[in-house]
Amino acid sequence: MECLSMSESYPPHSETKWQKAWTDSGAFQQGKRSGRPTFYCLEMYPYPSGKMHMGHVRNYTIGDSIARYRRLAGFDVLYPMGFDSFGMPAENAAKEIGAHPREITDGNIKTITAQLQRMGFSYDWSRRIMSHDEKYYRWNQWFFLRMLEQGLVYRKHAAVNWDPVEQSVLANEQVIDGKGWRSGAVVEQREIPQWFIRITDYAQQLWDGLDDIDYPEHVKSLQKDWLGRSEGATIGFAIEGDTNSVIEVFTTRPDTIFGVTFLTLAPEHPLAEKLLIGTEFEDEWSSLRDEVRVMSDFDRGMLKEKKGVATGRYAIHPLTGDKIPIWIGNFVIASYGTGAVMAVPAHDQRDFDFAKEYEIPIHNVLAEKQDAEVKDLEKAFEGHGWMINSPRTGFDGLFGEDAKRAVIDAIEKENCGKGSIQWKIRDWLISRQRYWGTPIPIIHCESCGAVPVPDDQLPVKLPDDVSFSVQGNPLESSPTFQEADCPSCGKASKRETDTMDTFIDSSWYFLRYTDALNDEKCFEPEVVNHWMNVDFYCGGIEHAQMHLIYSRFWTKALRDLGLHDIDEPFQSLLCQGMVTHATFAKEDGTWVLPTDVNIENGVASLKSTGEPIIIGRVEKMSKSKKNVVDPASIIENYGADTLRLFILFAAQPVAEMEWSDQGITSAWRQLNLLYGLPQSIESWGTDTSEIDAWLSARLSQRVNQWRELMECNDLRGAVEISHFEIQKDLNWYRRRGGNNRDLGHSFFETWAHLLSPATPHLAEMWWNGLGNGDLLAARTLQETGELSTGQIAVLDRETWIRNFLEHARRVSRIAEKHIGKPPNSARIVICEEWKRDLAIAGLNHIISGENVKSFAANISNLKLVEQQDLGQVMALWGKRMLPQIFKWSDEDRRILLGALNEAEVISAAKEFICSELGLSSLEVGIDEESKSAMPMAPAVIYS
RNA sequence: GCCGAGGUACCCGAGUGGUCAAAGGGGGUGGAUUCAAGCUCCACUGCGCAACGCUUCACAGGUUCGAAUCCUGUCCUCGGCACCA
Repeated sequence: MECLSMSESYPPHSETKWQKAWTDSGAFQQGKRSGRPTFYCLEMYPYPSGKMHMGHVRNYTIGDSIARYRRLAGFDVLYPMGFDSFGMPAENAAKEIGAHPREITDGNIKTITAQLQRMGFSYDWSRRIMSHDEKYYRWNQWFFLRMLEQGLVYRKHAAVNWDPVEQSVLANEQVIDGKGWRSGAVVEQREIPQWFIRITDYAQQLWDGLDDIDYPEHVKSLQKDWLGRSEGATIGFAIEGDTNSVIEVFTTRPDTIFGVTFLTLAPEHPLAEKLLIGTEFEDEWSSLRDEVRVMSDFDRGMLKEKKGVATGRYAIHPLTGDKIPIWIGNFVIASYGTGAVMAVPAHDQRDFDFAKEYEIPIHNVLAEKQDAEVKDLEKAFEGHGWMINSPRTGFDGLFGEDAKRAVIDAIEKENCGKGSIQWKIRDWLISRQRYWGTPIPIIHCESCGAVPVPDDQLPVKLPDDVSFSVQGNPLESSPTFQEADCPSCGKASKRETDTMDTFIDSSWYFLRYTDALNDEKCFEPEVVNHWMNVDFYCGGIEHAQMHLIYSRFWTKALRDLGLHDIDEPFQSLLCQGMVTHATFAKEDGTWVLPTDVNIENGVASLKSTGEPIIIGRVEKMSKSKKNVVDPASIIENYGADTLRLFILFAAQPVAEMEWSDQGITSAWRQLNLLYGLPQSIESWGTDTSEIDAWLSARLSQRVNQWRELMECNDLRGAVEISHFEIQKDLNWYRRRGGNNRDLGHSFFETWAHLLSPATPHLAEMWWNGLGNGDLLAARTLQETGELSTGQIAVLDRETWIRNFLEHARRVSRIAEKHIGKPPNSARIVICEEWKRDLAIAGLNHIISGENVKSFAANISNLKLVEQQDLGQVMALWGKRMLPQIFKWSDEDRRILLGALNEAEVISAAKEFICSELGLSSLEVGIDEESKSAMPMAPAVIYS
């Protein structure tokens, strides 16, 4: 039996004993348990850096509380953990220290696993996944081959984003502001053959799916930004003197078609060459093209100067037959839409500027206001308007969507275009010129081309005979890896040395977890269908675009390969907020760890030398700014449960959380207070009293409140109930004379369950200390059900007393000033019956849904008016009752409308009230002595 | 410029028409307990006051019997997108 004693403080080091007990009992392993609903709780698996940091701790504390709650609530919970262990940092470290990425990774995994276990997270470690395990990555290769068969994977010689620091290409999404997302290096454009996945085929599904999943609004908005859906029309313009070619343009504003005065092509547009070779404009065009070719899309976006080159050629307007000049523009992006734009200077500012610069006509075809006079434009009018100046009948006067529709109808009818949708998202470039990733299973044969590695030769393993001191891809340094025979013709060939983007690893690991030990298949369809989709997914907002889009895509792609039936991987997503901390710096600007700083009266100095320290902004904890707190030292000093309690109570899961040392000590204090509580019942007696019924009812009420909060992931609110409010309830019980040991025992047993999601070690210590031999973690908590009317009455009565005391105390403080000494006795005057009747009539009036204003008219018909002066009643209603009637809570209303007798309650609690107010005597009266007495608020006359 | 999230008391933070002078925590003040400190418990923590008043939830208006909450406008903070046709 655990030794619980009030004098002893919470023992952080015995937490490991319970961790071992959980592991030994297999409490967190799950399987198909018949009759239990499933719950899949998941956190984004981490990259195994050397140490667990506070961000991890927060993320997993949230997930663990949810998982533990669901187990308690009777679910079969899948809660696995693993490591996203492929990737650049290990390879870079290998280059630096001359080790192998595998050794570094395995070492890190060992360290961080021990730290995660020390936090008491309830993972089923038997399902652990590691991306760099060939048993895992072989399936990346297998999927790649299936997608290749489906035409979902293709190879293209393309200009791509090259990160000169990582020595590898990057996907579009991995280029932020023209820089590599990890290295921060300015990205260059290179032309190399690369592997792509056709994620664009799924753009519409990825867009539509957002309606069916429960993601935070800002994440949905981020994803929509990335997908970049534009609705409009693709329109073909014939070229004068060239019947074989058509210039296709995409526009979101078909309603401006009659305002087109020129076309602009991207410099790399295939037709540009055809139109310009051999013309006087050729040189100008080719230099513009060369200039633009080396720029990323981002740099093009940054172009200040809009440059154009005329072609001397004309296109034919499909609806009017007008001749319109064709230009080349440096701002047109070849890879978006069709790489050609119909330019409408009157209604697009960029075209307007261009037209002014090159003296191209501007045709105003949309009126800003209906029937307004049309003037020359000083700038483009880009809003929706009424069509005007249409050279064809049937268009003028149409507005907005109607106008667009009418134009699309016309071009469709005349076979020169159609309504269409364009996307900003591009195909996913997955080739990386790096070692520490999944080898792409392709063999390049001189005669057969790129040949897939046959399934029975999978996995293509990463070779060990590589050197990490070479420039470029270490895979190319392997003497054995590249040599392979062509699977098709048998000729000596070369293996592909690109590896896959590591986002592929994280795009399906959640599927693998469900059937993690399957050696035959990536997973059994029935098993995936049984568990998926993930009911609660928790991770950082930084993955809102890449990981969360790729995973959604991959899930749909595998579904279409017939591997499972799931449409969306994550039903509900929670992005936990950042953990922040003040930054500290020396005067020369070098960052200093918080633990090295002493703060007194807001002035900071370095502990070691006393030199002054500047307190900087509160920012996200980061190694580079050194504003970090190492979880390990907190666990060592205060235990995992203190850290968990602090994290859950300091802020809502989605909110930013500022680290505070005071917060930790305050959590520690509360934990210690709770720790000793069960022991205290040993000094209780066996008396039963009326307050016993209250404690039981209160606990049931608390359990219900707590469950409700846990159901909607309001962990902070739930912890407030389980770790603070119930303790105060217990105090009240004791204050009111409660002293029943048996009741206390069952009270603590139930309460222990509520403690367990947030502070599982403490909960087990309680459970054990109360004489139970089993593990709390393996138990479920039955639903309490709704409170009975009897229980509600008991609770209401006590609420009334508490409210009354609060009211009486307030009056007492003022009375004291008048009497000149603390009051010694009090007369409590309950309001007259008619006031109560009036209140009840008024309440019933508004409860029935009537407007409160109409009640005054009913007053003269009330029975109470027979005894009372109507004027007095009306005055009370207007002045005091009307404002008050809405201030009564549901509880108050119930009490008021119910059978509670105020005088009787006071009399029954007379002694208690006297001692609380420090009075020697108390009497209760119902008369007209005090006009101020109101229902629920008796007058208190002190003397 | 566009989109999204916000602005609540000394601090953190809950609160989306009346239960709000506004939960909870921290900090502060007073009291009880203690030889004492810590812990714990109780009370107070906008102003006024023998209750019924006044002022307050970024700012300014509006709707309503009633607004922290709804509407309009303004200011500010954070995040994302941005010559995407």
